[in-house]
Amino acid sequence: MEGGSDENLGNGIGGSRWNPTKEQINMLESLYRQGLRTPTAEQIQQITARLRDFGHIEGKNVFYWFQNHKARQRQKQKQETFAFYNRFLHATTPVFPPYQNVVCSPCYISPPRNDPAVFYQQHPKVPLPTASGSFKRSRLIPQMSINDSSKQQQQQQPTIQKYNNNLHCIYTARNSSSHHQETLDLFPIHPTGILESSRNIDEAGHDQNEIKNPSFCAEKERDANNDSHPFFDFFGGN
Amino acid sequence: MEGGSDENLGNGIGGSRWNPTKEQINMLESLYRQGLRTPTAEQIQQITARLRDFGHIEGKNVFYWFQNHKARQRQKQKQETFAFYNRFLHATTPVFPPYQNVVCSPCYISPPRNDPAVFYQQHPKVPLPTASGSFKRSRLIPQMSINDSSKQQQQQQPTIQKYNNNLHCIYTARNSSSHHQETLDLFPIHPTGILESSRNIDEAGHDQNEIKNPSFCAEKERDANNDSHPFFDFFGGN
DNA sequence: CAGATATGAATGAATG
DNA sequence: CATTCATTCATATCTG
Repeated sequence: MEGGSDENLGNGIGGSRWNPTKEQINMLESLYRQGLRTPTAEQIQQITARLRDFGHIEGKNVFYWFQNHKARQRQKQKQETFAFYNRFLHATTPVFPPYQNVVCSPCYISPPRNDPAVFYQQHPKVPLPTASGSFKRSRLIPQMSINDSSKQQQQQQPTIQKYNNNLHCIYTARNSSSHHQETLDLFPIHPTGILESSRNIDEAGHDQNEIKNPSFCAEKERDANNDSHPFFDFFGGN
Repeated sequence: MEGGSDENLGNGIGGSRWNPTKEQINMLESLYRQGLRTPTAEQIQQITARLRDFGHIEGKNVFYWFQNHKARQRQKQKQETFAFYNRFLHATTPVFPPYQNVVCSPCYISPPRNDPAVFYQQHPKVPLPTASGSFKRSRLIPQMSINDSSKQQQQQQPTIQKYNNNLHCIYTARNSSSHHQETLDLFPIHPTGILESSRNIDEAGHDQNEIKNPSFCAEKERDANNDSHPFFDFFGGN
């Protein structure tokens, strides 16, 4: 897939873009599966620090990773939803809504809102009616009005500073990492099976036996928090 | 060029990539010639549905096709332009920019006043004037610490801020108006009205002086500084 | 078959 | 957060 190169830049020169290592990807995905979507600045820092053990990485990489991953995940999901409706409208085949096809998540099935894995998740129930008008999205997705949770979490209301505490935990065992196991434990990870990769982005070794992310059909999981998409999908083919 | 075979994969096995049929290519190119560059989700849907009659195809294929085609067209053009200027600088031959078969290649930076292909065209990002102070993105850019008056120095402009594009519009519309509607509309996809002018971002103009640094730039860390953290293991599960 | 080229696919990085 | 662009990887096809 995108690999090929085995070396992450690491060198300031050239300025090639970040090339995540497998471990980094794994950890990031793990966090994502646990519900983390839009890490705060602090979280980004922590994650970055943690991932740095596996190769050069900067905060912005983590930031972008989450942004992209989330967006693309959503696109996939939308696509399926859309495809579903398409079928529903066109064909007469009674199919079920696509949003239940939790293929690969080892053990996360997008549990209810109060899932343990939501530590990182920004689902603060805090009031904070900062429902400030959000941007205007003229193009796609005219909806989006429910998820104001995105903003509040950033504010880090002192009342919910529990999120800040995390910081400690992460920094705590920072230099004792020897195994991945340990590493993962630092994070909210808690899964029984170590995230053993839902994706094999190795270099050169194109293991064809795996999905390889045929693109937008690898893993799907509901956002669990918002995302009530209207269905306007991007890849509405299928 | 690969136009040789006309077999579409059809076989999900092996995970072969989509191999467009001639008809599909023709139609796609036609649409492209008509000015379509970045189809919206809806358009992708329609196109996909339409092209499916000629072989297996998914929305993402259409999406990628346009992405790639546009990019490569642009790249090609850039080269030509470059070559042109090279000649211009070296030789004294008064030649005009290479105007190849690319019917419409409105640069995406300068607004094509009346480009022929504007039906689908997504216009370039016009340098919108700062209309009025609008809301700032409070979301991103998690201010690292409001009450922390010690480490404010980290903000060093992120080395990102890369601006690669500006070479394109060099020769923007030297022939504008010479348009010709191609008459190739294989199938109408809202030929006229759809042009997503949705891109009217005229109101969102926040002062360009604003920091572009996406949050993550908070490369600093105040680690154990704050102390006083009670330390709850939010990560370790409830 | 090797090398070159064309192009599908994926994803990091921005931008607004 | 949606959208777009640049790059790179992977593979198909062509060519000699």
